[in-house]
Amino acid sequence: MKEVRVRFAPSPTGDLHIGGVHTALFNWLFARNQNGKFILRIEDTDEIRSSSKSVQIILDAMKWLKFDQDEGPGIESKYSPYYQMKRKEQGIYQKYANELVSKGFAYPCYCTCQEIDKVRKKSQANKLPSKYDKKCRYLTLEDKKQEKNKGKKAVLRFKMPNCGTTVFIDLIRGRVEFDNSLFDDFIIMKANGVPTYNFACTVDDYLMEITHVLRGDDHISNTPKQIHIYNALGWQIPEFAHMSMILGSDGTRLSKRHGHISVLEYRNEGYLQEALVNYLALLGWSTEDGRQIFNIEDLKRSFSIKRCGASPAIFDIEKLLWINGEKIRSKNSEQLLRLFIDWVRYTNNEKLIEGWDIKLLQKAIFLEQEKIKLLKDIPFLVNFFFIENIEYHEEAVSKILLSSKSRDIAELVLNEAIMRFTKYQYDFSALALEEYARNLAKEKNIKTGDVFHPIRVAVSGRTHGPSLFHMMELLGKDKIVKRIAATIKKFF
RNA sequence: GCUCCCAUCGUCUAGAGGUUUAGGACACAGGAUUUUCAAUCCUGCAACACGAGUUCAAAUCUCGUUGGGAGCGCCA
Repeated sequence: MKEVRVRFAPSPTGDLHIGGVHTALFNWLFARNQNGKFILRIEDTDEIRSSSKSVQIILDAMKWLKFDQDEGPGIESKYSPYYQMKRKEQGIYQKYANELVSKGFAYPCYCTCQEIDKVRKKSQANKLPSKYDKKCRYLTLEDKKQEKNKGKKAVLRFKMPNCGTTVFIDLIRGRVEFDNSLFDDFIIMKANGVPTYNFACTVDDYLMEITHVLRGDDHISNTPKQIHIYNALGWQIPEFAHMSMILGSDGTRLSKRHGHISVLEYRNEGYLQEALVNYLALLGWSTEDGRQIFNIEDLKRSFSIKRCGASPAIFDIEKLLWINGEKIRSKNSEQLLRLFIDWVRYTNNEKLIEGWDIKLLQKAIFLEQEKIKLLKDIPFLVNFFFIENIEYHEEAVSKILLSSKSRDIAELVLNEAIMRFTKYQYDFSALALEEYARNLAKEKNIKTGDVFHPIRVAVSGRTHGPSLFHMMELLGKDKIVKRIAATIKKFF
């Protein structure tokens, strides 16, 4: 059995977003599942739009997502380099372009963009497929010389067959068939000597011995073109698998308003790498048992192309959020603290937690754990543990402390509480505190809730938060007494 | 305009001719639990796009229609 070799081949022309990550993920999972190689190749042949900044984004994203590469930028191997422009400098594409010309599979074309535009528009107007008229295909040697003498630079076009069909077996979709007469003689080398996508991609996939081309279904119609290049050069054709694409919530192409933002934005928001990966794995892939939550090792073990679906999926941020919460809840308190600190550093939010005691922070996060959906929720959820003068939420004051119904009871409870807390040496454990509160309720013949709620507001300023007594235990006697006293002073 | 791809609850999906009153998950609604918010558990809501055909039998196979997506660049 030949070793599986797959690649993720993004073009560095902007942010890497969900669709790209989805493609990368499936390739990576397939490689890991098959004990094969995962290769990263940068397709930077668009000189105008490519940027080193975008390359860095891709590299950073791959690192965050933990898609480890067996080969790629920065790794030397018999297949390197992994940037197409570097490969171009080595004359790799020119060599095969020359071969195609000499074998009669490609020819120079001197037509201008304007001429071709006209031809295309005309055929579209005549309800024909929009394509180039292949004028230069039939140029004589003499014609070519003349054009050259005019100083015109030629592009190289590939001769597609005029008749017959091109068929390939897609691992996800089965048999896909195209009528050859529909195809253009597409350009393989631009006038500036840079290869175009279909050509560079094919040459590199061959040279890098890619066994499976796993990509988005927007590439289906490129496949026959590439197949003809493989055939012309006498190369073995790899397996093709076209995955379904991810659409926005209204079923149209994913755009910014659908959350189609740089994958690193998800990191900023406080999504966990494993949550994003888990969620994306569920788009266009499933297991028989309908399992939803996977860790990375599970995914590597169970992934298969056979269980990939062909229909497009709509990106659902609600489900991602749920998975993120699931992942967060599955952490122990050290792991969660670590994750949060990493997020703080990554987002340059150190100021948010300045002066906070790290041990107390860990415990506070633990108390709020089940409420956390995003790492960025944490500061708000726990900040009242650290702030000297707590902020009273308006609703808490009006409903719990000062409403005509609750006012007297709240005042009584708080006065009682501070009196006893100050006077007696209470054990400030959650258990003892709860016992105290329940006794007070019984003694004064008031509902437990009427005791608990004012205390909660007095010590946290909020109507909701963690388990009251665990929260108080963590706060400690001094803070509790201080805060209750301050509350009485302020409102009664 | 031409070509290709796709079509099961609002969303992600299971489903390979009879095991299906179409299963699971998110979301939503209700309930239980609880000092609050969550979390958890239980219940409910909710789908085979349409029309022909093949067959004893179709969500499943075929064709057509409709809808959606993609491609048709000296972009990748």
